Amino acid sequence: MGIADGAVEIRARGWRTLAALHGLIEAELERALAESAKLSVVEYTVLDALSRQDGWHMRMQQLARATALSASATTRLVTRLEDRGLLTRVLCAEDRRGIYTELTETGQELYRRAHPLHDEALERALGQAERRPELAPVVRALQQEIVPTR
Amino acid sequence: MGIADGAVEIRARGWRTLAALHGLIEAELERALAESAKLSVVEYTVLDALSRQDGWHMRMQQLARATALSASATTRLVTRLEDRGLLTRVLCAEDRRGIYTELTETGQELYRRAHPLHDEALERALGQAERRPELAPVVRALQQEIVPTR
DNA sequence: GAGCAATACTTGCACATGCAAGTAAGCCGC
DNA sequence: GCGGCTTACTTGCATGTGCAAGTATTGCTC
Repeated sequence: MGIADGAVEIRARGWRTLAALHGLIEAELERALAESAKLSVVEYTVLDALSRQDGWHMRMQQLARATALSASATTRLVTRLEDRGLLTRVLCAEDRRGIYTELTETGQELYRRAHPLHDEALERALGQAERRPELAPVVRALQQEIVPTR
Repeated sequence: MGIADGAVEIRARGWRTLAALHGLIEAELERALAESAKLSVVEYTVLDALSRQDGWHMRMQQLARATALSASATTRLVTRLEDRGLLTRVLCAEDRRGIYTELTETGQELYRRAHPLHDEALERALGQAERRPELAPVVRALQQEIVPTR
């Protein structure tokens, strides 16, 4: 087994590998972020996306894409973070249907605190994954990945 | 950007890529399986795992690992599938705490029907992903992946 | 073989999510 | 500038999930 399988089998196995790796990393991040900052992975993703955004604001829809969440889940996610004082909703002047979200000072501070812990957890998770023979090749591919320079 | 970033940035970007790819594939499979077989991705994963198992039975805990779900979610997942007549619970004789699950005839039939549709959807999703430059390298790595032969 | 910790599943409860329907604002043709 | 279609967000509702506590069974120690 492992040689003569058709492309279909290879793809299916690849997908199972991907799902396993994703699950492993997410679980580790979830644990680390919950403990250190009372954040879930999606919540961290929001802070991260906002902080990597020029001017630190982003529309709901962009946020929905960045988190791979539905529009309704995004609404409630933003509401949760707003209630905790980590970000604010700002109406956009140009298109009054749209709503920008911006990190507050508190949000930026929490992000700065959570960021290194997130990265450590990610490194740990990838380390664990590399020790599993089925996962190792994908982990290496991920780390080598070069972003197209233009 | 893309060259001089530290290992930390590379890992973080790799993780975002992985998450995006995972989300894309899962969404496509979810759509296809719901339409064709009224199955969610996890539900399909159960049928798939059971059908690839010798003797077609598996303990709850193995199932929990295969689906990356908690024990309680697994209980309810199995209950749902049992209620639909796709599998049955069988007490194990050796260890009476354990419970085996087995595909019923109906379950096997549904799996045979869903299997090719799942694989087509997966191929479609990977095709889409390959057309996105950020995702393409990982997709290729997945498909090339060779399982250790021993 | 009695007691007790560990393991395998189940159940109560709180909560995050998606879908579909609702509201509000832009856009377009006439 | 008035209908009508589209887009951006929000809300009601049903459902799947995790955590913690509960039950049953095993295995270990004395």
